[in-house]
Amino acid sequence: MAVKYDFKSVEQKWQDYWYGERVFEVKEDPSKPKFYGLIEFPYPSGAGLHVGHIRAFSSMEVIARKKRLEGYNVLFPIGYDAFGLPTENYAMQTKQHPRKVTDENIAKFTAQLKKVGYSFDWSRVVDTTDPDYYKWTQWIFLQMFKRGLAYKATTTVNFCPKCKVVLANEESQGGVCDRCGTEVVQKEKDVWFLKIRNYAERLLTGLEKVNFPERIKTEQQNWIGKSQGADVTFKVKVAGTEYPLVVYTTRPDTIYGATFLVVSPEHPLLKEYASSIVNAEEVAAYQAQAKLKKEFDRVQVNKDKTGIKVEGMVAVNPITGTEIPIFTADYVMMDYGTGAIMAVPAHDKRDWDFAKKYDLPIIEVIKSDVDVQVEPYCAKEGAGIMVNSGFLNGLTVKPAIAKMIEYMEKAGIGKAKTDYKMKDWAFNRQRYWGEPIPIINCPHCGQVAVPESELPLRLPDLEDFTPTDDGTSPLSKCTDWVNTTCPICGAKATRETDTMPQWAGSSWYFLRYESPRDGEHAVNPDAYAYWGQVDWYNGGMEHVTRHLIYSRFWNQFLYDIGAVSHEEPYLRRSAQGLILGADGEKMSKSRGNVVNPDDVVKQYGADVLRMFILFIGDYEKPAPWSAEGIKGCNRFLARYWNAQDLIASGKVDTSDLNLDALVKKVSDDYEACKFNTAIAAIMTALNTIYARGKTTREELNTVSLLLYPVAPHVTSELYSIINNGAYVDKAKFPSYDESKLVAETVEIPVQVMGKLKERVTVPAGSDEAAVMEAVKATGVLDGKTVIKVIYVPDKIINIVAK
RNA sequence: GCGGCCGUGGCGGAAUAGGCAGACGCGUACGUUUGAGGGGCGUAUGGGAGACCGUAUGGGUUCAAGUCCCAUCGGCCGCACCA
Repeated sequence: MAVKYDFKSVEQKWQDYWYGERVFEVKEDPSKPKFYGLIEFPYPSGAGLHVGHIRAFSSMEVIARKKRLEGYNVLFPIGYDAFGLPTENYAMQTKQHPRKVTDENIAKFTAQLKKVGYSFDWSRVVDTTDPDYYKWTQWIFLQMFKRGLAYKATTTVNFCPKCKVVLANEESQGGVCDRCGTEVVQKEKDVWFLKIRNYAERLLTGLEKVNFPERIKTEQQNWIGKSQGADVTFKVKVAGTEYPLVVYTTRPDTIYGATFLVVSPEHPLLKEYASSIVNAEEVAAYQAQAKLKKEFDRVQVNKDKTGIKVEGMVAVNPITGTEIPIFTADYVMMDYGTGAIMAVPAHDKRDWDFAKKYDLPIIEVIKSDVDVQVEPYCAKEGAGIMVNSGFLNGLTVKPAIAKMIEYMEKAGIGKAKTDYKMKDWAFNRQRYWGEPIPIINCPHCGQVAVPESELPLRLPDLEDFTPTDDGTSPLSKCTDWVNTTCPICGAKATRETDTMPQWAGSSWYFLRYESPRDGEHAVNPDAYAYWGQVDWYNGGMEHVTRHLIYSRFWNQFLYDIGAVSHEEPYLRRSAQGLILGADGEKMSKSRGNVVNPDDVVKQYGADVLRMFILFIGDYEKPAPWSAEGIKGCNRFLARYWNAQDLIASGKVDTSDLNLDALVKKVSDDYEACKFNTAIAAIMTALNTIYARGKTTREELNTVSLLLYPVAPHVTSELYSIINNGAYVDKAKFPSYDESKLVAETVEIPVQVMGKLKERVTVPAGSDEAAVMEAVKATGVLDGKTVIKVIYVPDKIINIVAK
C-alpha cells in the first residue's frame, strides 16, 4: 500500500528542486524551438495574491509545462507592475516610503507564487519601479518625444478630485474614476500626450495578423472607432465676412436635408465672433451651463436635447445655397470630428429630436415608408433611394455618398476624411510613485530632453509625497531636484515634475523579459532575434482597451525605430473569466466573499488549488467559487495517488481505455484553453482504471504526464516512485497514433423517424447495408415499410418508415 | 441608442462541422466499510407509474435542432449625445 499522500512535504520537496536547481531558467538555445508564454504581470498590492491571479496564471502554466515536455525552450517569465496609486496611498497612510512597501509586497507575492509551484523563470524578474528598468521606459518616452509623438498641450482633461490626478479616457470610462469610482470632473491643465492616434489605422490593420478572440478584436475596433466621412465647409455670414465653418459628417449624401447647423458650446466660432452674436448673453449663459453639466450630470444618459439659436449669424448650405440657422448645443462634442455638425433631422434621431423641440424644418431626402414629420428614418447604409436631392436623386445611399464627395472635392467645398474616436493618450500624473518624465523646461530652449546619458532620471527621495489639491505634483516640492540647468544652453531651468501613468511600465515589459539585465539596450537584439514575439499572452478582458492597445502601440513605435523587428507584439491572446464569490457576485472585501489562495493551499495543497481553478468551468467565462466543488479535485488526486497500488505484475487487458484518444483529447483541449474538459477526460480515464481494478506502469505514466501540467507536485512524486526515481519533467509528453483513435467496433444509435429506438454494435467502417442487417435483427422495423435510410458512417442511422 | 455574448438537471458545467442531451464534478438518497467520521468504497440520481415529455417562450427549416432561421421574454459585458 502506498503511504498516505502528504501534500505539504511533497510539494515542498519539488518546489525546493525546481527553484533550487533552477529548472525553469532558460537561455537562448538555437538547437531548440522557442516558445514564449506570457501572463500579465501582477500589481503587487498589499492584499497579496487573489484567486483571480491563480486562474489567470494557471492557463499559461499548463501550456508552459506541456511545451517543455514537448521539447520547446520555454520562456515563461514573471515580474511586477509596481508603480501606482494604491501603494502610494498605503505608504502615505502608514507613513512609510513606497519603495519599502513595494519591496515588502513583492516579497510576499514571490513567496505566494512559489507556494503554488508555478514554473516561472525567476532569474528574469522585472520590477517597473527599478531604476534599471524605468531607465528604458524613460528612454522610450524620449524617443517618442524626439519624433514629435510626445507633446504637451493645454486642454480640458478628466480629473479625479479624490485621487487628485489626471485620467486618460481609458481610465475614466463612464465618467467615473477607474480606481475609486468618484465622478470625474473636467479641468484645464497642461497635459503630456502620446500621439496614439497616429497609430490608429495600424492598430486596426494589425489585428488582422494576430490570433485574438473575436470579442477582443471587436472591442478594440470599437474603441478605435474608425468612421469614414467628409469634412464639409459651410460659409457663415457673420460681422460682414464669411467664416468657413467645417463640419464632419459620415453622410454627405444627405446634405440636401441639412436644415440647420449645430456647434459645440466650446466651438471657437462662438468665441471669435462673440461680439457679433445678438443674443450673446443667452449664449454665454448656455455655455456656462454646458460646462457645469459636464461636471455634474455626466451620469444622465439620453437626456433631453437642449440648445440655443445663435442670432446674428447664418450659414449657407454649400450645395443648395439656402441660408440655414446656427445653433449651439451640448449634444455636439468639441473633441470629436470638428465640433460642428450639419443637422439632417429627417434621418438622425438626435437632430430630429432637436428640430421638433425648436420647430425647425424637416426635409426628407431618403425615400421610405415612414413619415419623417412623425419619426426620423435612420437609414442603415444602402437602405433607401435619394429624393429631393438634386443630382443625387434616384441613387441608393452608397453611390450617393461617393458621388457627393467627388462633387465636393471638385468644387472645393469638402473632402473625404477618416476619423477615429480614440483620443491621444494623456500621459502625465501628478503623483510621486511613477517614472519621472525626463524633460527639462528651459526659459530659452523650451522643452528639452534629459540627455540619454543621464538616464535613469531617478525619483528623488521625498519626505512628503502627498498630492496637492490644485493638481501640481508632489515632486514640485523637491526644489533641489526640480532646479537644474538646461542641457542645451546651460541656463537655469526646471524639471518636469509630473510622472508617467502606471500604463507606461507595462507597455513594454514583455520585451524586457527577453534580456532583463542588459545595460546597453531596452531589448538586446540577439535575445530578441531568438525569443521574438510573444507566442501566447493570457490576461484579463478589463485590459483590452487599455494595456493591450497601449502595448501594441509601443511595440509598433519600437518597430518603427528599429528596436524590434515585428510590428505586432503578441501572436495569440486569450482571456480568462472572472472568479466570482460563492454567492455569484464579484469578490470584494465588503461582501465578505473573498477566497484567499493561501488558505486553499494550506487546506488542500497547491495541486488541488491549481486543478480546481481550471476545472471550475469554461475558462473564458466567469465562474463562482465553490468550497464544495474543490473537494472533488481533492478526491480525484487522492485516487490518482492510490492508483499506484493498482499496478499489476502480470498481463493487463487495457483495451477498455483508448490511450491514444485520451492523449489527443487532453492535448487538444489544453491548447484550446478547455482545461475543464481535459481534466474531465483524465477523470474518466481514472474511473475506467478503477472499474477495471488494475493498471500498468505504462498506462499510469501516460496519465501522469497528461496530468503533470495541472498538478505537477503529485505527478512528479508518483512518477518518481514508480520509475525508480526518474524525473517527470525530463520525460516526453505522450504522443498518439492517429490510426488508433477509432475503436474496432462502434455502437450505432438507431433512430426511427428521428427517435432513438435501439443501438447496434458493428465493426467500425461498416457500410449502410451491414448496419441495416443488424438493425433488422433487432426487430424495431417489424411490420414497418422502410421509406428512406440516412446513415452517417460510424455515427448514427435514421430510418424513415411507415 | 449602438456593438458583442448568453439562457441546458437541485448546483458548476459537457455536447468538434445539424447526428445518442445532461460527459466530468458537486450535492442528495440508500447500502457498505470503519472504533469513529464532515473519511473510504458501491449503487442510484432531468421529469413521468407508463407510452412518452424534456435545452427560456412561440413559430419555422430538416430524415434529424441545445446547435440553423424569424419573433418574444430574461440576463451579462463593452462603448455611449461619435455626427
